[in-house]
Amino acid sequence: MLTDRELMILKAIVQMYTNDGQPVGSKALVSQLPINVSSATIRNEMATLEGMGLLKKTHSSSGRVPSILGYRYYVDHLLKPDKVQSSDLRRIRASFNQQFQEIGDIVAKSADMLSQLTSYTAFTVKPELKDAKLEGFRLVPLGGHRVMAILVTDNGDVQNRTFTVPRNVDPEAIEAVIRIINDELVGLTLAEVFQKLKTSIPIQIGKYIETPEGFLDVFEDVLKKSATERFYVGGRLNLLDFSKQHDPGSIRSLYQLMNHSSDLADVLGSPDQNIRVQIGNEITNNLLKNYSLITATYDVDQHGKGVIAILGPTSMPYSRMIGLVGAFRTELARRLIDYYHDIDDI
Amino acid sequence: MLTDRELMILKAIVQMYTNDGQPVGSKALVSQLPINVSSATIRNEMATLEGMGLLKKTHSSSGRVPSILGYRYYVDHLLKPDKVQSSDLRRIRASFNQQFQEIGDIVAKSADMLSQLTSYTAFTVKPELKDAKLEGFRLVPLGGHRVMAILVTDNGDVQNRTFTVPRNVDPEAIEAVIRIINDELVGLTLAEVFQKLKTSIPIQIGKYIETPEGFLDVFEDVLKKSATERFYVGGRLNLLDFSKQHDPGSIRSLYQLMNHSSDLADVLGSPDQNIRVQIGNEITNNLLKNYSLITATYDVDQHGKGVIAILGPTSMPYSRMIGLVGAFRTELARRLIDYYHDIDDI
DNA sequence: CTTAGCACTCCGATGTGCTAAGTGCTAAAA
DNA sequence: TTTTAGCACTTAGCACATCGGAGTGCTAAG
Repeated sequence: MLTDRELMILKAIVQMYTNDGQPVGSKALVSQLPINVSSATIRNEMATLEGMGLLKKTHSSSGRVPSILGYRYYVDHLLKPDKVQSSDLRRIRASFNQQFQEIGDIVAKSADMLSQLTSYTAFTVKPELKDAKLEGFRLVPLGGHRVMAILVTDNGDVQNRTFTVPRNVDPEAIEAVIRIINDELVGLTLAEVFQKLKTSIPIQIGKYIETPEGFLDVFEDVLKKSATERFYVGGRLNLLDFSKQHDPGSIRSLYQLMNHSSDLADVLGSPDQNIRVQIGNEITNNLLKNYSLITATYDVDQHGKGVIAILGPTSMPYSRMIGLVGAFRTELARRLIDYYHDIDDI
Repeated sequence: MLTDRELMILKAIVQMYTNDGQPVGSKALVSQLPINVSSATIRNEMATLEGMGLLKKTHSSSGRVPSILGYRYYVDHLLKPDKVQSSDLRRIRASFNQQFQEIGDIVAKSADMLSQLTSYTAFTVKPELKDAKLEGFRLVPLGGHRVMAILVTDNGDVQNRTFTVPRNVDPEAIEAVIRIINDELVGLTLAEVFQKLKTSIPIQIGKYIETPEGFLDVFEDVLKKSATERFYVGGRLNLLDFSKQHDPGSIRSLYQLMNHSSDLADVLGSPDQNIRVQIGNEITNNLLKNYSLITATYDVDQHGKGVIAILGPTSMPYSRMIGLVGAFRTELARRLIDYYHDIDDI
C-alpha cells in the first residue's frame, strides 16, 4: 500500500511530466510540493516508487518519468476528471448547432472537433443498432443504362450506389426484383437479410433475370457499406506532432491502420465501461503500444450506441482529456437524439 | 550557346543526381562519361556551367548539383521520355480492367496507381465538360421526412444528397417542384441552371411552397458538389518520404493544400501543352517551391478533358516520370472512353 | 525518519583533430 | 588554344575528449 506522501509524489510527477514533458528531478519536485521536506527525502520516496514499478528513469542519472503502471495507478486512483472549460463547451455546441442532413455528417464533424479540442487524433463511430432493420429499398433509373440503388435502415442510415444494368435486361424484370426485395426483405434485420440473400432470394429472382448475381452483388455491396462505413477519423495530421517515432515506416503503418475500418474496430472495441483509458502496451494493437487511447461510448437511446476515442501520447494530460471526452459524449448523444427526433415520424 | 561536351556533362550530372541524390564530383563524373578526359577538364567545364547558372554547389568544396535552371534546360533540350516499362503498363491495365460503377472511381483509382508507380504524390481530376448539361433530377422519398435529391449531368456525373423536409410541406407540392425543375432546367448547361436558380425559379416554386429557399439550397448544393468534387489525391503518405523539409509545419500546410480543391485547381491549372513540367519556384504556389510538378491533360473526346499530375522532389528522374505520365494519360483516356461507351445509349 | 554532504553517473554542448571528397588555380605539355 | 598533372585549399562528417549541470544513491549524523 502506498503512503499519502507517496501518492502525492506520484500524482505530482505525472502531472508535471504530462505538462512539460521533462523528466522530473527531486529538486524540481520538492519546490512544487506543498510539504516541507528536503530533496533527499523525495529521492528516497522516488526510489521506493521506482521499486514498485510506478516510476522509471530514462537513464541512470536522470529524473523520474511515470511508467505504464504509474500512469495506470494515477488514472485509476488519483485522477479527478477536469471540469471541461466553458469555452470548449461553447465550441462543441456551436459546431453542433447547424443543420445536418445525415447522421454521418454529425459524427464526422465530431471527430474533427474532438481532434481540434485535444490536438490529438480522434475517432468516432456511428451508433450501431445490433438489430437494425432494413426499412426501404429503391432502385432509381438515371437514364442510359444506369440505376441507383438506395437502401434505408431503421436507424436512419442511408446508403446508395449507382450501377450499370446489362443491356439485355427488361425493365419489367427490374420492377419484379424491386417487388421481391420489398416484399421479402424489408422489415427484417440486416443479419436476416444477409441470410436470405444466400438462400431463397436468388431462386426467386432467377425467375425474372438470367444472371441474378450481378444484382445481388450490388445489393450486398450497399448493405455492407451500411455495416462498415461507421468510422470517422479526425486530426490525422496531429499524429505528426505528438508521435515520438519519427521513422517514416511506423508512421505509415499507423496511417494505414486508420484507413482500415476493420482494424479500427478491433482497436476501439466496444468499451463496456463508460470511459476506458488504455495506456501503452495495454492497447491490443502493437502499432499503438507507445500511445494512449481514451475510449467512451455514447448512448442514443433506442437508436443504439456509438464510440468516440482519442489517441495521444502516453504522457497526455489525462484529467483534462477524460473530462473532455466525458463532456463530448453527452453533447454528441444529445445532438443525435435531436436528429432522430427530427427525422422520425411522430 | 553550349558546346556538345557541356551538354553531355549537364545531362550526365542531372541523371546521376536524380539517380542517387548525391552531389556529383568531377572524378565520379569522368568515370561515367564516354569520353577520355581528365577530371581537371571536367572541373573547368563544370565551372563554366556553374557560371551560366545551370549548376550549383551545396558548399564551397562540394560536388555539383543541378540548379532549377539546369533542370529546366535538361527537361527542355536534353531529355528523351523513357519508354514505359512493360511491367508498369501491365499494372496500369490490370488496375483498369475491372468493372467500375462511376467515373469518379476510375479517376480515384488512377491517382492511387499513379502514386504507386512513381512513389510520389499523384493528383487526378475528372474530365470537365465546360457546357455540361443537366440531364435529370430526381427526388426520392425515403420514408420519415427524408428525401434524397439526385442529379445527373450529361457527362455521366451523378451526385446525391439526402435532406429533411419540413413537416408542413405537402407531398403534392414536392411533386410540383420536381415537375418545375424537370420542365425548366433539364437540358440546360449548369451555368444556365445557376442563372435561372437566381431568377425565375424561386418565383415559380414560391407558388407551391412558402419557403422555397430550403429546396433551392439543396439543389444548389448538389450542383456545386458536381462542380467541385473532381479532384483526387493518391499517395499522400509518399510525401513523407520524398519531402526534405522535415519541419511539421510545412508538411501540415501541404496536406491542407491537398485537401482543398480550389487550391488544387489553382496549382494544377489547365495545362495548355500536353505535358507540362514545372520545377521548383516555377510552380506558382509557394508551398511547393521545393518540389517539381508534372501535369498532363487527358482527352475523353466529347466528354471533355481531365488532368493528371505528380508531385515529387525537384531531383526526380524526369525522363522516366514524363514517360510514365504520358503513357498513363492515354490509358486513362482510353478507359474512360470505354466507360462512356458502356453507359451511353447507343 | 529526515537530512546534509559527497561521490558518482550520464547527457549535452562545445571544441578538436582527422579524413575523404571535392574544388580552383597554375604551369607545363600537347 | 586546350588539356592535364599537381598542389594548396575548403568543407562535411565523424570520432574523440572535455566539462558543466542535473540528477542519483548512499552514508552518517541529527
